[in-house]
Amino acid sequence: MRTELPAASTASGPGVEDVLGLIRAGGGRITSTRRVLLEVLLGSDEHRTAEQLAALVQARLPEVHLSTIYRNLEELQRMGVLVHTHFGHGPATYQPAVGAHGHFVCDVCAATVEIPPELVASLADGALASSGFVVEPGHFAIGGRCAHCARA
Amino acid sequence: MRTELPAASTASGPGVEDVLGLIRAGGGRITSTRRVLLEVLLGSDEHRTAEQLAALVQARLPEVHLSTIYRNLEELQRMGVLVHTHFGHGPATYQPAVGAHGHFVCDVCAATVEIPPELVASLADGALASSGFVVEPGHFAIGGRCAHCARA
DNA sequence: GTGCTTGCAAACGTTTTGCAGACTC
DNA sequence: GAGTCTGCAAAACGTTTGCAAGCAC
Repeated sequence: MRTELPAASTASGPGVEDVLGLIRAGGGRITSTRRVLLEVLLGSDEHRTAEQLAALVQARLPEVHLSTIYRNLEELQRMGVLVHTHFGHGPATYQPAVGAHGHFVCDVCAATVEIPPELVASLADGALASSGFVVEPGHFAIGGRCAHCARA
Repeated sequence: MRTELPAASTASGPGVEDVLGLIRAGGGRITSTRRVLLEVLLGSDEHRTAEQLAALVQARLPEVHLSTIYRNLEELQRMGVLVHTHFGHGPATYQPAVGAHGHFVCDVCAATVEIPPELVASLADGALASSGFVVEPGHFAIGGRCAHCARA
């Protein structure tokens, strides 16, 4: 929104009230949509599409519109609370920024595998050394074939 | 289409006539659209969007429709002549399969950097060893910040 | 002539935008 | 009351599909 999350957040990430405080501090308003969206979003590390998030929020607030979800997701990403990832050709998925990690996604069966942190680290080190590029592996999944589909 | 490109193609990749021959061998017809599209596509290693390719073909065959381009691109990918890559949020880009490589793409300025082959290889080795995953790094670019934007 | 290929138009799924009214502060 | 946020509708975007006419073989 208008403020960034301080680096001093706890390792498990900010809570709902922390983020609401940030929103208020930045001149934003605390609405029930925002509170419920944050509860849904920060309550799990799962990747969810905007539509899934809308459904979860609508379970409690049926009037909430998908476009409102998109607008809030965008703000929360600007604040650094969330990140989104593209898996294959489907919709983007959203997750808390804390604990974000890289993924392999199978082009055949769409299975996802978390990339081991040491692999991410060596890729990031190599990228920095060779071209000065700072890798942020969370944003795009890396395609290929999972062990099962590669055998077939 | 209905046939796969033999592994014996030259290192610089098949020429227009080679691919047309394959199409014919698979029961397909040789149309002027296909010939021009292949000339445009195989004449350079650049990444081009379907729309750019359509414009290039239309310079010579003004009647060609974008959906025809998409249909032909799909067939050429099935034959293994082409691959497509997703950079950021925009449209997919297409390029000859020969010489395909991984890319870093800057989330800020959209610059792209070719990933050094040895980095790709070590990522692929690590993926295979840790999870049996066979990486195909061409399909998705890896996000981050280029050297210039990372400094800012 | 058979049947693959094309142009066109229309639909698709995801995401964005313009607007007037509703709400938070 | 000022200014932010929302629901709704509509558009934007890249891509896919159905169909009848057209073309390669």
